[in-house]
Amino acid sequence: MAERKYRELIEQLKTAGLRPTRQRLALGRLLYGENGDIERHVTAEQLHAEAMSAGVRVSLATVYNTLHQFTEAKLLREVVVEPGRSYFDTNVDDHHHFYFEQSGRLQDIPSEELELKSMPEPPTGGRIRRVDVILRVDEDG
Amino acid sequence: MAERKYRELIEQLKTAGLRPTRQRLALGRLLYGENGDIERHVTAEQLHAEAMSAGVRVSLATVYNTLHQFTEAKLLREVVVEPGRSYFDTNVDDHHHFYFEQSGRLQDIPSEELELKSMPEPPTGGRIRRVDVILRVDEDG
DNA sequence: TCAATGGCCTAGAATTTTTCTAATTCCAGT
DNA sequence: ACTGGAATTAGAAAAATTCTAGGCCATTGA
Repeated sequence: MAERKYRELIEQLKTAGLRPTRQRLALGRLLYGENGDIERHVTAEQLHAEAMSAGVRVSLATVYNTLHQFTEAKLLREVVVEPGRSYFDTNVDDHHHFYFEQSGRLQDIPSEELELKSMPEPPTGGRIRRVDVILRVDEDG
Repeated sequence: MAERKYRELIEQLKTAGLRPTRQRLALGRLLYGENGDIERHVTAEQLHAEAMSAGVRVSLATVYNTLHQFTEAKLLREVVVEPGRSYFDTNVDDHHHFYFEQSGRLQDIPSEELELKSMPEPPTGGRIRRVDVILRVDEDG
């Protein structure tokens, strides 16, 4: 990971009130590092496995905690596609997703490519915090 | 539940290749019965509790199995709102949802009230099996 | 600089949600 | 009714997620 990105991550953590601990930096590096430009959709399990093979000793629980803290801090976005399968997306800009049911793969749809004609008002008067659109794609059958 | 609806349920089960067993009929009655017109969004846990207080002896596992079979048979639709929280919706027509994060409540949005401007093609060439839109509403904060 | 303090962080344990599979039940065809 | 065999049920196991006690690490004051 570029030195600049690394410093950036530390700053983002601090801003979010999260100490830049060894574990968080290691996971952050795995998430955004090396090829930090490409969109990533990882499960907690996958990231934990990555950490293991990278020689980073963290428990799965810490991976979950960290992913949720990152999500809270708007460094990640959580996408729930199926019961018992949620992904964390390194792309936090407004966008949507294709979900390929057979392979379990997720792919971003830029917000320009999928817009809503109109947005209904919440009946109870709250405000809409987020719009999640998932296009479920059947690749074979 | 009206006698007509009951017979209808039996027919739907048979058509789906599901035997009209005591448990399935009981759960079907709980889902569609009495006030079978109003939209319902139940979790497996909730339905199990209902069955219990109605004196129907089924295990939670059977409730899960039955809900998934009903979903497979297009008698229900599953909506995943959070990791570890999925609802089964008695409304199987095209429509979308408001999700109220504080209360955990789900509410239907008729498809006329929320339409997409355009539908992007799946890059891998499969076909879009379903479009899920969830508007996440924050009621207070 | 060093020790004490207190809040934050970690990960084992527990919980919750979901699925699997052996045993049972049920139905169709005698 | 009885039997064969597939379908169904639910206890047990697995998978996913969360909780919390204990440990660690900054910060402060000496």
